[in-house]
Amino acid sequence: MSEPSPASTASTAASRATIVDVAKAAGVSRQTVSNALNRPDRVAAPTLERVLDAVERLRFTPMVSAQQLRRQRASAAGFEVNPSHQGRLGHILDEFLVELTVDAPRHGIHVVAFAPDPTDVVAGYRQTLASGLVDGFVLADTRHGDPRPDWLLAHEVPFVSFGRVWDRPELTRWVDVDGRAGLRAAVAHLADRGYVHVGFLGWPAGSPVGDDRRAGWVDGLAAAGLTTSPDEAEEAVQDLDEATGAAGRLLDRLGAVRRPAGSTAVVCASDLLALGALRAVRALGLEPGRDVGVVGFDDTDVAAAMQLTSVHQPVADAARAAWRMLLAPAGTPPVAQLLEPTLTVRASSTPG
Amino acid sequence: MSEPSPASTASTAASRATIVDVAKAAGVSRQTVSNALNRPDRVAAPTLERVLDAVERLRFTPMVSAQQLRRQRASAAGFEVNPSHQGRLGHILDEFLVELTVDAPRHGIHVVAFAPDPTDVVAGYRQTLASGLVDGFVLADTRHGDPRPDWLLAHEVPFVSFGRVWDRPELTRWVDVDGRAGLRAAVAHLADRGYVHVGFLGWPAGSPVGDDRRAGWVDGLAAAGLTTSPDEAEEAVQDLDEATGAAGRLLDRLGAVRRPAGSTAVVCASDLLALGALRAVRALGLEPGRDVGVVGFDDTDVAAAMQLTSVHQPVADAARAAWRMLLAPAGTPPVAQLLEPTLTVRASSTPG
DNA sequence: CTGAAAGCGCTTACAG
DNA sequence: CTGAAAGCGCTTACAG
Repeated sequence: MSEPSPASTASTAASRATIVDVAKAAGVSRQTVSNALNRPDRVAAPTLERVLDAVERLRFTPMVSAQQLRRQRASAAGFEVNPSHQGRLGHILDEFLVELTVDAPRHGIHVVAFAPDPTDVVAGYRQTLASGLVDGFVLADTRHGDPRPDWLLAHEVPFVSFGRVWDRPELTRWVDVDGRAGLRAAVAHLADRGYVHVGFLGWPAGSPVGDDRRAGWVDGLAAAGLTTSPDEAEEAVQDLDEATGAAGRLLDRLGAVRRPAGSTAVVCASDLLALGALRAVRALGLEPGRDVGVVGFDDTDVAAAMQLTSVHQPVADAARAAWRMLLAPAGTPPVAQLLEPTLTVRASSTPG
Repeated sequence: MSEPSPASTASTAASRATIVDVAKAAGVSRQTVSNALNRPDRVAAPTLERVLDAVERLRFTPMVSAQQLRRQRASAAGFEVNPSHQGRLGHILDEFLVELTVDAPRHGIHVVAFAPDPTDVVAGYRQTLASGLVDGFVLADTRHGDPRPDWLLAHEVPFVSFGRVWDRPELTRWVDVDGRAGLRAAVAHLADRGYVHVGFLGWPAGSPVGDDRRAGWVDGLAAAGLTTSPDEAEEAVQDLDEATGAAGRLLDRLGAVRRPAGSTAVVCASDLLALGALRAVRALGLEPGRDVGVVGFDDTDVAAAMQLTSVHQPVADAARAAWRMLLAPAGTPPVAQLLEPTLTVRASSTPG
């Protein structure tokens, strides 16, 4: 990072082979080396072998900046990381970035992380793009009324979103996890385990993600033939005390204390809500799982630590799908993909 | 990412100003533009103003790849992200990457994320460096016997580590959080709150981080003048059930059930261990905080969710220190910095 | 199938 | 204080 010392310059210079060095070593011109690497079909087999041999011997690695300059392409995607780790999404997105990074080399691209400008939502995107550091973006955490998709669309910047672009689902490429299917599976699992009264603890109506998950619960009740009324739901914001209170009311309405052990359960829109449910269960002198089933969403560290059964997002699959969509040939119409979550089963849904 | 469509190429080309465009607009040569931007002191004031004005008007942003190529410097640091999020460090490192990214623009640099090659620990470093994508690295999670510091040292690659380089502390630049001071503060806080019997729940001896934290507990006992014996400790690996068992034994030895409420406490080397302690406390029919104080380490989501007092690492400070060290002029001798953690106080250390 | 030429967008000594 | 020249390391039409 700092100016290299003379000694280190020398050693670096000595160890770095350029395409010209390879050309000399192989006895060809430098564009034949380039062809051998980028269009091997245009090079005669014996020549190819000689070149590749020299590449190997000299440990030649093309300088990315030179390629970028010449190709007028960064072969990189930007990913905005957000310092405010509030609630639900934080760690999922960290994990998503990791999986994106893991899968990038397969496509000959790399990931540039950048932070948002607090005063201008699109500034980081504009800047990163204008400097030629990236030629596209992977978006995440798209909110309702998010200005980023519109800006990117207007400037014809390639991007893909992890999480539905609720405002413009048909104009953009996105991959999302099917929360509705996740809740459906959670209810099916609970019914399978013998719980018959399955309530729902969600967020206040109006958030697309939350409403979607609630719909999954309703689906699940119907599919499992449970008699629970689709009104047996309570709401709380993403706060432990609120969640605990709401869960208490829900358990009351479900009649958890007077029903047989292992017949009542609560599915939740998040692990934090589920944590509130666990507390409310214990506050009634009951044991999660044995007496009352509880299922969360996101399979966070908290879920693992608390032995909480939770809906798990296939983050690595989402990352792979994101690359595929972003790298699709130009002119490909926008596509969307909904991924099926899985259920990580733990003690909180084990009756008896 | 994909080949831009003709339309988008046109619009992009139209919107991207180069240094030559700026030069024309300002009526100077292109190297005067460059000087105005990079060495403003060498440019006459009126010229400077004219140039800067044109830069503004044309929204000129230098193309990073051209600068990199010409300067033979990437002005970027690599950061290895790890898909295996096992245990303690995972989220702290995610957060660290974010803070690194937030602070990077201030130094005119950017962060390139890369994933490890499962078969070769240094391959990712070698590759990222050889391609000229970065000219240095920020290391994290350095293990005992870690080959990376040696490799980087041998190749004279600038790097800084978040977390002590235990094998070569004197040869490298690192910033770390003083876990020993954190535990000391935790004990002081508990003593201040009136807890007088303060045991320790840690990892099996031999891990440098764990031993360091234990030493902090011993320090704290002495400093607070507590009569707890420095033998009142138990060990468990990073596993909830084990931790719960060990915590139970520790509470037993401390005589938690027969002592007055609010006189016994347990400080732990991690939040997971502390979670085990919370469970063990409840298993005895006692209430964390009111009856038995519990303090964890790392201030994870789990701590927040469980109302667990926990030692908090100043991650943003660590990131800033890392940049400062990495960007120090060449020839600067290796430096190290130990950051003071803080305590996030919650209900688990509130007696009465 | 191979190579001579041009050029991507910058910066850096170096003359003037 | 400013500008003409050279060049960083590649790739891409284009001749031969």
